Amino acid sequence: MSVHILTGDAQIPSTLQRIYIKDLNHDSQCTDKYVKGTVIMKHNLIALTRGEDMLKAVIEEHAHQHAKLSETTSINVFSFGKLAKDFSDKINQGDTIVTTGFRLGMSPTVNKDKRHLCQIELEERRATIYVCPAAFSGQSSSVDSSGTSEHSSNNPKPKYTYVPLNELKPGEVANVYGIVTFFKQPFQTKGTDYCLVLTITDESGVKLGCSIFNEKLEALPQIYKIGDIVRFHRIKSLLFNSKLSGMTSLGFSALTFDGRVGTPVCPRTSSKTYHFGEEDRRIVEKLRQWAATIYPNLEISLATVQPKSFFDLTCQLLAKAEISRACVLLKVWDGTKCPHRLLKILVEPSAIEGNMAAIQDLQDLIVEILVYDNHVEVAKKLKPGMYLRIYNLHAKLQASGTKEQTSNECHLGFHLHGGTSYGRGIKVLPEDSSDVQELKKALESANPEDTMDDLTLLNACCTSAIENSLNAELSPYQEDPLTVLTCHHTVKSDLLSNVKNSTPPQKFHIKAKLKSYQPDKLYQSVKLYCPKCKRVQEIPDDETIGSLFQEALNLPVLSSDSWYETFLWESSTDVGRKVAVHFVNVLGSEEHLLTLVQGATLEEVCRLSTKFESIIPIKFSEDQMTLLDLSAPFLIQGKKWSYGCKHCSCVKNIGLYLEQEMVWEPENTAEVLGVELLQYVFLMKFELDDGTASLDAILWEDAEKFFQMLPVEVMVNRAMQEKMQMTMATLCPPGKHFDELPWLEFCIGTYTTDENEDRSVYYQIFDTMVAEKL
DNA sequence: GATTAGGCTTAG
Repeated sequence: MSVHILTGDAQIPSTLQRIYIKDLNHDSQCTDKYVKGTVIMKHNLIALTRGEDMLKAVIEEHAHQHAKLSETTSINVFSFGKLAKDFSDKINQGDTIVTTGFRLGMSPTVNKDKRHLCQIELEERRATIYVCPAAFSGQSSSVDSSGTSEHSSNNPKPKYTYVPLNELKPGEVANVYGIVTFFKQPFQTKGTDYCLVLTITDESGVKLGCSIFNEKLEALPQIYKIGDIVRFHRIKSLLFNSKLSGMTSLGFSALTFDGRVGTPVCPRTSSKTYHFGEEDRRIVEKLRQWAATIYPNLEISLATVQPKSFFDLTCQLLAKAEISRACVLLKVWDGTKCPHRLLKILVEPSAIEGNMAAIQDLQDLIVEILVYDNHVEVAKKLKPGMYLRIYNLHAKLQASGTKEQTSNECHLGFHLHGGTSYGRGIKVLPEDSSDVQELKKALESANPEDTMDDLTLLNACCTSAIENSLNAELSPYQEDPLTVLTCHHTVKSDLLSNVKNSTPPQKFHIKAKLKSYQPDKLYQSVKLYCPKCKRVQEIPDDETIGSLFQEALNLPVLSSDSWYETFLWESSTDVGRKVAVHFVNVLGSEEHLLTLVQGATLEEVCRLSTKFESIIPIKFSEDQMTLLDLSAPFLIQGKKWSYGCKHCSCVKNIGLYLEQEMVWEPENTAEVLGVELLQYVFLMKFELDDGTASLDAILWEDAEKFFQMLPVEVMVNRAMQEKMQMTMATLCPPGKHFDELPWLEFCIGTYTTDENEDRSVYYQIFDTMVAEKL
């Protein structure tokens, strides 16, 4: 057998049991046992007279809690043949070794060296040595004796080092933290990717211009504003125009944080898994403190905007209108009142898309923004209700052309000019961002309540007796709602009959009962979704996956290569079947370790997945390393299994890409394998009824928000499954008559799709979430 | 499989 270099004893085959050095005696049954100890002495390789090499070493066991002082914990170890040579080459004093397949002999030197009565003899044919080098164990001359699996978790080691921006060297790849001092909205390059251009700085004062590339727009770092903090892993420094600049390198990943002191330290990232510990939190807080001194809060609102200035505005879109091919009008508010005389743009009411009631209601608080040229495309996709940040908005004093506003009087107009200089652009902010949370508070407190009452009265006059009776029934729930609307509209709820008679696309608030929902087995509501081809599919069941592993069992198990360490063993269930485990990046830190498994059943892979963090099931086909059929997970991380799209993936000769040292996150692993990663999503159908009509609405794009859970969590976490079950049982109690069902509030959108020729209308639930108390 | 970009106000 041979010497294997490991990064932790989690990699020792689970079939082996530890035997402590004190318990060894010449009668010891040593099959399936291993001894673990630290090399405290290593002699030179010597050639025996029969031409074989031999090496003597001494290993010592770290005293464990039950050991008595008198017990011998060090023992002589003799290795022979090629193993002796390997021991000499690969193992150093201070390394921790685990050895199995050994033989015990009586030690002839026990009286002299006072070590163990026995000695361990390792022969090439039978013995295997696993080495955890001192550099990994973090221990030079002692090793834990706590069993086989807690080793690494008990010894957290720094995962990453961060280089100050003034210490970056051209050509090197490094990890950095920085504060964003400039950024442009991401754009499509002339190449294959999207690009985010930004500049960061840190306490060293050095500024680094960075170009971040990714073929997926949504995978680029999410920067909301100047002052945001970024953490970049594996950014490459390059000289450009004799200045250092940063660029994405292989395995690049990013986290982004709000840069303001006091806001939650909550990373934004497209990575599903990332490491973020106390040390990171400390760095972010420190950078925030520093940034606060050099970049004081310069947030400008409509109340504080200076004429003839450029500024960034966080606001909510209430309505929009296309003025021309190169110009769109946006009506927005931020809850503050602009003290200046404002320019009014005359638009045909029929051309306005948005909530007309809200526009009427809030007119003093609304400003109009003209958006030009390249921004028109973005503006057209915006929907009233969205929260926006508009960058480099120009507050311009100008003479008005309308009759009411005489030309000798100047009015303030807001323009988003064409081009992207100074980061000019529009970004839709997600609801959970702290900027939007703050904006919502401002909007709520600014919403004039008397106007609300007027609006309610106005609506009430027009509503039918049915709705009045609904409201009477609703009252107990209004104080204690089971669902909460997260959008900001001031309109009263509409009836489902009106919703059904409306022309799509539109958004409505409704109050209705959940009569039934599908699928009734809740775990089936988690599906796999391909963001590329938009297909939704069921998660393959264990039987299907099991049979794919079974098929691959018949293939020959191979083989060694220089970039991984192979461990072969015979299956305990099928005599003669070999299972191969190839460890990649054993010399790197634990998160870079990748385990390739070949010739194992699903059950065996599941067992391995309790020991090894990232497993890729592989097979060898036509001498190339490749994945199993893509109905099987391509990456197994504990209970979290990642799947690829059969239609959109183009699996490469994967052996060429797996040896790189990277953190094996589903996203970047999929990328190097040529796999189009499927996302876990919720998809449900709710049958809603308010007495005036009934309709089926899907819960899809906003489903995570609705449940405040991630689909992948529901897949792997029993508590989450129970929580979801309870939520549904509260919203739609089983066995109840319609009259007994609770009233619920929903925001639903109506739409048609281009695919269906009959233009039938679909309903989808948006901006609604279950109340926190559920 | 490399390449993409590499900031620095519209002119309505």
